[in-house]
Amino acid sequence: MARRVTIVDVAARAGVAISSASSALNGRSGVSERTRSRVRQAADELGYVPSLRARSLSAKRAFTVGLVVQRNVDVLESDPFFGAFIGGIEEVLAADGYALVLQVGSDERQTLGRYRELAANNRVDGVFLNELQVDDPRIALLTELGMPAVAINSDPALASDFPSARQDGTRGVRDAVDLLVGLGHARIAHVAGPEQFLHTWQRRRAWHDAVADSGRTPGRVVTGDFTYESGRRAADELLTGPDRPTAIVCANDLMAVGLIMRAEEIGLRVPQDLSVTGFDGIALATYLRPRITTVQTSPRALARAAATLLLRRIAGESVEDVEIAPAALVVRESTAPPPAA
Amino acid sequence: MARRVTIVDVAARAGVAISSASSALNGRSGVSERTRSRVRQAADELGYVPSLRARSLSAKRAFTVGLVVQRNVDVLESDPFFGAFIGGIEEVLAADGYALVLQVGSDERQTLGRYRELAANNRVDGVFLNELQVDDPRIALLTELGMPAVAINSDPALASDFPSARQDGTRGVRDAVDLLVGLGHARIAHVAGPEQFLHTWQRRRAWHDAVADSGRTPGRVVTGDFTYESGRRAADELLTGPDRPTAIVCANDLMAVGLIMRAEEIGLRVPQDLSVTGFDGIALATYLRPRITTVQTSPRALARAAATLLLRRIAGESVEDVEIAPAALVVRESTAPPPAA
DNA sequence: TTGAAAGCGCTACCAA
DNA sequence: TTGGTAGCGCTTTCAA
Repeated sequence: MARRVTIVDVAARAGVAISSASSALNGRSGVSERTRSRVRQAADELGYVPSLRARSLSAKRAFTVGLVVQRNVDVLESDPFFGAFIGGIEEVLAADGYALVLQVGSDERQTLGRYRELAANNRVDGVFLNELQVDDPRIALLTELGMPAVAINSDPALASDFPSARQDGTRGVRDAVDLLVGLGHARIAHVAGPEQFLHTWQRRRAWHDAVADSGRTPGRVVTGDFTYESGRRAADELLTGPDRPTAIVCANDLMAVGLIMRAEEIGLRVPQDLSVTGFDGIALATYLRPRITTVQTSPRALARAAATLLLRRIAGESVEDVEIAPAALVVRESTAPPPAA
Repeated sequence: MARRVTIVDVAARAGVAISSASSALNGRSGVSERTRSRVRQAADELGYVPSLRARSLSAKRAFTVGLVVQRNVDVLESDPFFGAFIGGIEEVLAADGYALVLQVGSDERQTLGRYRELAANNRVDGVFLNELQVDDPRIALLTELGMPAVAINSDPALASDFPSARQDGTRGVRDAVDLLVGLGHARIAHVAGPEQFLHTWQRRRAWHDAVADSGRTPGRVVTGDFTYESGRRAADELLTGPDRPTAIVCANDLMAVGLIMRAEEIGLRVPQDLSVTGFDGIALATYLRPRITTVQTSPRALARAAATLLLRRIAGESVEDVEIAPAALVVRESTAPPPAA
């Protein structure tokens, strides 16, 4: 096996000092154009590839960032956000020679442990703060660890020193409510996500305020957990009692699907007897009939923005929050005027 | 910021040489029990965490493995295999202090490039060879690069030096066919995956042979691409002509879903007019009505087996292929006797 | 069994 | 602008 080509070889071939070769290769200033080009050429000729390990050790950077997904492993399967989000991150990282380390924690304790490990090992130069929670313990931890991080969809109100990439979803939710109100609905309920998540409250508040602003009284709120099954349960809770809502705004598509399926089993037709809206814009929402009216988010673009932010932050630049185009309402077939009373 | 605790500090505190400390910490032989315990204690007291970077540089290992997913980024979203598989890998890696680097390639050229980079940078100690193709170019590449790898569901017939973790799916497909034959179906078609994939042929052959073994003539084969949309297209192709099949075995669940949806639009009821089976066992297959009869795979367990194999392989052990329990047929509501002729 | 020292390949500082 | 060199923190010979 041929010996690895090192920067020593390159410097020797170019007839310059190692330090000059290093500076030249890394595009640092203080190197004459002539030296730079000679070094470049020597590197090319030798097929030089810098050793990431040595660079890491000496530059004290890992050239890697981390994403820790906290999710019961079984539930990961049905999370469509995941794939698109990772694809977006990768697009940005790859261009900069960075790589993504992906970790999975099944509960909070484990997740925090993973962050600690990443930091202790210096395995990554920064991490994404995804799925923010109310009083998220990771914020204190990452601050304590001094780990650069970029939040995803953090709330502006959230006091944290971490920059954030955001996509507003509240406007889409408001549009959904306005659509329903415009169609004549008066009893509009909400199926929310778990109370611990920031986005649960963002969506819930948007629904609440929009209904209130229309002069109607916000309907019942049922708390689900973003799964299909919890959508079904929400249907049972909301649709079997008196004063049944004529429209339901769900905090994500998967619950909307579950809710619709269950509603139809109960004997309600969507959208004739009941209008339903979702949130996310997953492909599944277009597979079923009726296709679901939803708020279309852009996980990939959001991930791209977040990754860009993180790399800048790691490079030491001071960065501002970034906001991509808001998630827009996509009107499909799960919404219609309420049944004549 | 406190200076990092290094092995030098530990050695000093324990009153031994650095090399002894290293040997002691790494459980190597040739260290007296007394020295070992003193070093351990010193390390504990100081809260010593070895530097992954320095270890990497000197030990020439990255303590990281790679998974390159080749998929159009947009399609990644709806791949449920992905999440479960990664969860399984993570479970095993985490226990050994290894981490997973995840990369995404949108086409073959890019994917091969990612493998090359991983190797050139020594970013990983090994990789997973997922979604094997016929004459997969990655095999030659990884061999050339000398990169340890473990294949997922490779074909025994595939000549490759890489060990493989496998879950047999052919038995499940045969069981599906047998089920249909037992119900009285005579015209059983198949919706296959893209011809480039090994598992496409594994499933296709299983379907073909099972039908033939039953004394029936294998029906038509339509090639899809594992997407929902291609399932719909397959329905159009198979169900609109003469000699319509009464049962269709699909190479994955998503196509089965698309096919069923389209079939119902065309006016065929499933399972009364048409029986359909899937493959994978994704959650979605249980959301819809009828719930889909399918072959239930175990991506998480398969990933665990593959990761275990890879770590062993990296450690230099010679490893044999591993086969986990075969994917079993789960009979649900999308299969019934054919309509009376 | 223990210890000294030579790398691993690169960056960064400082002197020339 | 260039070059020499001291680390980065660990593993691994090789003597003692």
